[in-house]
Amino acid sequence: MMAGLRERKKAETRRRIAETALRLFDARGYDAVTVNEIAEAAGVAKVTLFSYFPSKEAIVLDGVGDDLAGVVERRGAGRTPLAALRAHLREVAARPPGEADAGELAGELMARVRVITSSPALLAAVEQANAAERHRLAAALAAARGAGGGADGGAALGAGGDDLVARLMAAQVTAVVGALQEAFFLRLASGTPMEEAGRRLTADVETAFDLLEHGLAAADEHATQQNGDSHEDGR
Amino acid sequence: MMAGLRERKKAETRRRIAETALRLFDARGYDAVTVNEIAEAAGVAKVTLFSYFPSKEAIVLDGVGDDLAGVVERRGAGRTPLAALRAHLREVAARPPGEADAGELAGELMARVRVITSSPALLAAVEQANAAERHRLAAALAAARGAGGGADGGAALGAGGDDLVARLMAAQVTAVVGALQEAFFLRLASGTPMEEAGRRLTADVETAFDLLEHGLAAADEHATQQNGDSHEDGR
DNA sequence: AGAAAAACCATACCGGGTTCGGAAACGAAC
DNA sequence: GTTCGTTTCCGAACCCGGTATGGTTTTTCT
Repeated sequence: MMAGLRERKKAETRRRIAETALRLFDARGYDAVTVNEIAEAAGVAKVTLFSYFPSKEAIVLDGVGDDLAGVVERRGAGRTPLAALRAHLREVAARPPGEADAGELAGELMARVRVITSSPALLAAVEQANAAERHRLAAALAAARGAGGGADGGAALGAGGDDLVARLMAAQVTAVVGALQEAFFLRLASGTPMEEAGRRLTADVETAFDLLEHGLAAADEHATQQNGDSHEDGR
Repeated sequence: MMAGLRERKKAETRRRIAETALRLFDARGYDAVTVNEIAEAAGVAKVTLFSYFPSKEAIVLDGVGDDLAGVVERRGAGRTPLAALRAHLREVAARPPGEADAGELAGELMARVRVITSSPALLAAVEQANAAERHRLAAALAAARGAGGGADGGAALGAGGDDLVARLMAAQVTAVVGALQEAFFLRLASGTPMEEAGRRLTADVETAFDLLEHGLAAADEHATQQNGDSHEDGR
């Protein structure tokens, strides 16, 4: 494989920066730590730090997120996008966390969760990443729908907008994935042990996709009002 | 009414800042205009500008967004949250734009749309606002569900998570509203006349809520694969 | 060994946003 | 109309994240 001293050093420096930053963030809060401090503590110059990570946020969020668009594009023949996504999410939920990026320790992951959940700026950044993923997913879904079975009944919906349906599907799917992430993180941050949280996540995936596939109507109608009981739906 | 000179001046200054900024952004692009320039052109100091608007983005995005959580909270008796939201969105779509904030000219609104859609930073900020709205909506939905008809069949879903279902509903609804906004803006920005865009939006609302209520399964199954035609769903 | 390439760094700079102490404008009272 | 408290405004300095510049060290190839 020929490791190559250069690349080894690079990898090590990158790791050192991320680790140092995480430690500082966890100890003193994300906003209270400046990039200068991180750079100094990690033994590099600020400009070098920014050659490894494009922004302060990226130091923490490196590798967070999921390639949903890729899942749709690489799905097996005869498989619907939604089914492929569901299967993928099942896998992700089932996979014991900690092996995300080769040698990630459980403690490090917990620290990351702690730091992220306690910083509005980082939560916003996660939101941003989700939005970006959503756009990619919308494109992938539009392609899948376009190259699909052909001009069948579904065209009644799809023909109208630019590709509104693809966008709506993408929006709902990424929203759901985001909510799952959020729920998982919040549980972890509030003390739920990892194993328990993982089990809950697995169940949540099913709940979420059932809701996605079969609609909100069922979940909605039992919450008509605090006193009224007659439910005339407004359609 | 008692105008009061002081408040009149304040309102006028605020308006002047916003107008000046919008004009500059539209002419030269959001990123190419500094807040110093805006302040100078508007005849105020930078610090004063930031006393009127909390950030550069807020100058453009002032008043953008919709109080979805309030709609749920203020819905009439015997009305399901989803129905209330649908009705509200129908109203918004039907209302001729331009009367959003008392004296907004149609040209100004178009300029705003142009500026927002052509700036990644502003689109990101819109995303952020949507996220904030989503959290409020989730809380409102959770309250509605909690105080709802009581312990019926739906508890099978709701009892498990913290309030996962409320979060999922909120996520999907705001995602859909965001997608509608986005589609509307993009059409406007790409030259579609206002009236036409409004009509399309009205139709889109129905499409979107049908999808929300009845699920993605119907829209999904006709896009099985680019070559395969047998569609066995993977559930 | 020596040269090309790549990584690193110090420094200065930019723009968004805040802090601070004082000056000016307003409103009300006399 | 003068006084006086309050609100608004402002200039200047500052902080922080991020970028541009140009030179120095380190690694790799020959």
